[in-house]
Amino acid sequence: MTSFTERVYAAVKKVSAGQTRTYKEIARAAGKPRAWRAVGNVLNKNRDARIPCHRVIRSDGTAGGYARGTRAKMKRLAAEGVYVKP
DNA sequence: CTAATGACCATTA
DNA sequence: ATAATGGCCATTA
Repeated sequence: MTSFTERVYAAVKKVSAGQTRTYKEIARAAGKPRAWRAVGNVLNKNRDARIPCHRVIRSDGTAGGYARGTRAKMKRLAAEGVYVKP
């Protein structure tokens, strides 16, 4: 399948530990620079632990949302040495 | 096909 | 600082 969802997964998988990408960047990497909204939707529905969806943050530098709670997301990022705006 | 949803973005007040 | 507004797009029912 070469659906948008698949490309988003692939793009997120490429992000290494300690790095972060914005939803916009992921959308651009997926070939749809204006689909940041849909990217959030995809990651929200995604439950695959192989996909580091917690490394995807908002353009403002804030953590953004997370299925298990924004708290958990920030905690995870902090554990990788990444600081996000409160 | 339509309508609704949302882990967004940027601007404005 | 917060709140509201308009725009934007794939997925799902």
